[in-house]
Amino acid sequence: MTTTKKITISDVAKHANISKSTVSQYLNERYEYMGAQTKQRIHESIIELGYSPNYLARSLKQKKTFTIGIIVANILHGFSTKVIRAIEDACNEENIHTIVCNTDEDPEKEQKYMEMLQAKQVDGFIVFPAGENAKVYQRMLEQKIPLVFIDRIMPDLKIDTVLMDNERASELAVENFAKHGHEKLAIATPELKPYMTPRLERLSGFKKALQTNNLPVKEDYLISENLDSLQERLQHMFAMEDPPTAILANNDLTLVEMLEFFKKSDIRLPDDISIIGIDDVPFANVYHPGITTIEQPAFKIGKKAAELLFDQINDTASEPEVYRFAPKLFERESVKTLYE
Amino acid sequence: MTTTKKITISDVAKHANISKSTVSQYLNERYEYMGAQTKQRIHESIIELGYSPNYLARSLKQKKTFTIGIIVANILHGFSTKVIRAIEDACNEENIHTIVCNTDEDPEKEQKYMEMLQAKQVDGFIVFPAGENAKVYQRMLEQKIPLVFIDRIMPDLKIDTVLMDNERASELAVENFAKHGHEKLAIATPELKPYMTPRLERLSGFKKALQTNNLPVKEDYLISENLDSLQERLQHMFAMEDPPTAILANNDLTLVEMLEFFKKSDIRLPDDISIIGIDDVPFANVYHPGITTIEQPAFKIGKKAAELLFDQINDTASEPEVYRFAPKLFERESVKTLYE
DNA sequence: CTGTTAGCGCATTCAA
DNA sequence: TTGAATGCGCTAACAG
Repeated sequence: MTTTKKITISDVAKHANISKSTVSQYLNERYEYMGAQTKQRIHESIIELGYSPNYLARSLKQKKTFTIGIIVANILHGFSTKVIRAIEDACNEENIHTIVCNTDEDPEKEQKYMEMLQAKQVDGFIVFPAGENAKVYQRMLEQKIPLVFIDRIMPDLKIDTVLMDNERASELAVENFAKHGHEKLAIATPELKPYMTPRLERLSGFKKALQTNNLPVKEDYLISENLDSLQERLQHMFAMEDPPTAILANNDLTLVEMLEFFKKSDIRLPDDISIIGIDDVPFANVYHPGITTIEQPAFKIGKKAAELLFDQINDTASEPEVYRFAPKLFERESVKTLYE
Repeated sequence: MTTTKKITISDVAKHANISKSTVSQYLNERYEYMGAQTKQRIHESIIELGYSPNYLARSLKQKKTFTIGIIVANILHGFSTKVIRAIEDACNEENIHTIVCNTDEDPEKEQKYMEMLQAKQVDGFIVFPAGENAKVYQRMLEQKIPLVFIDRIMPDLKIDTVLMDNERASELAVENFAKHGHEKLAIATPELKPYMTPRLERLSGFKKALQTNNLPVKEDYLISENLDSLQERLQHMFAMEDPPTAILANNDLTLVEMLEFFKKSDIRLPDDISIIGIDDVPFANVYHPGITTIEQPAFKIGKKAAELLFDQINDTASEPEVYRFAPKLFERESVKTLYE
């Protein structure tokens, strides 16, 4: 066995009796002007010494780390996980690694992460922006650091952004409810904040679709509430004289909260209430009844974001744009047909 | 605005009219022998120039990157995601970043990732081993590269390993079934492979617990089958003359598959069959009936793994050991009381 | 208290 | 076709 000492490129050069630069060429597969036996000798020396290159040194020289940063609110959220997986798959093909950081929606944490990753010289960022950090993004733009946003639009920034067509998602839900004869439609979303594009758009899309379908927009049916007080709010709504017959859950967490409420309150699906959830959930199929869901094209979104970032990194990018991907409705049994 | 050129430490030094090394000391907070106004001047120069340090160069010199690698089969699996999150939280406190790679259980991919991350000089690895790469791990051991395993035990390797007490998990399930009067207990697990510690131990723990509780071990009730043919296999079992009254799902995926089968076959929970699932699932509460589950202490596992790795990195580690964490049973409504 | 010097491991001119 | 020299940006002795 070789000693514990780190083998460098000059050790290999010495061993093969040639110069460092030739070895370097070999490593970078520039075989063009290299003698066949030189090549052979280098190859042998490398395995004999158990040499493995130090990419750090290489990156320092080349100013490229083949590493990107992904900044996300919380890796535990299903949508984020899927998007990240898609990004990693795309990166894998380009031999790029990803460093992912959880901000928990904390702008300061986000900023700290971005700065540290910049210090580590990552080649670019894909971020689910926490909002409120516009100046940081702005500076990155000026420094021409490759950057792609996912899921949330920062209106004043010219940055590639990819997300689902959220308005279309609510529209799909409304259309499906309407098709089954529902007219009293409700929606429940977590607390709205200005930069939370998906929630905002899903709500506005819901209202628009109501109008398009000549359905009444009833303010009492529009719930936006923190998850921990959502059940209470639902309780009020279903205690009303004229409760809705159908409700859209704005995301997976909302859906689970709603289901818990219905279970506790003995409100039966789909007889007492029809339901559609935005976001895929693993139990949609096996629930009683199967839950009609609208899936986000998470993999497409992740893939596209990666591609856009690669374009920026390789300097082949076009003007920044917002890319929207279509949602898809999976009809199951949670919407009752009213035959009205 | 400053030009697009990269500001380095010598620019700062020049600007502040002192030497690079003093600036370097400032950056590393070695203020001890530094004049107050020197400090002040450096500080001003830094913000004036908009300097941000290049950690790559620093890492090259210090032989430490403050980055670790996490090798996992698939980030989409709930358990992995939670463990990773816990690791990242622990890393965050030490200002360490994580690069995570998905192997999809492919040993070659795993090896490639580990080699590339070594080339990037990561300070250590936390891996969910895919098995079959014993020689790679062995080499890492010899090179004294900090390494911690999660979830799977490689018996011939002296490496810190942290996982749930899997046998105890099955035991908890058996005890709960027994408490409710069940005697005909089945288990379903995905295909067994030699290095898949959790599945193996959960099965062996199940059998042991059966004996401890003086319950019969019936081979027909022990299903180990790929997910895509599991339903078929269940069909056979429930078509038997004397089917089980209770069944343990070895993990979350198995549980979902089972629930789908029961739904399709109109086998009612918990009247026709009682069920417990190992692994937390987001719908355990809201399902009808609520599913009794046994949760893996994913956060504890991740945290411990990170701590062990830090110890190795800081050279404060003790002998490699296997650490097991207790599972926890959450009783809900999916186990019927038989009063036999 | 601060500056000088010498690398870390590699890639890249430019000569030979 | 190969080798010598230079520097990426930073840290770490060691002087002064």
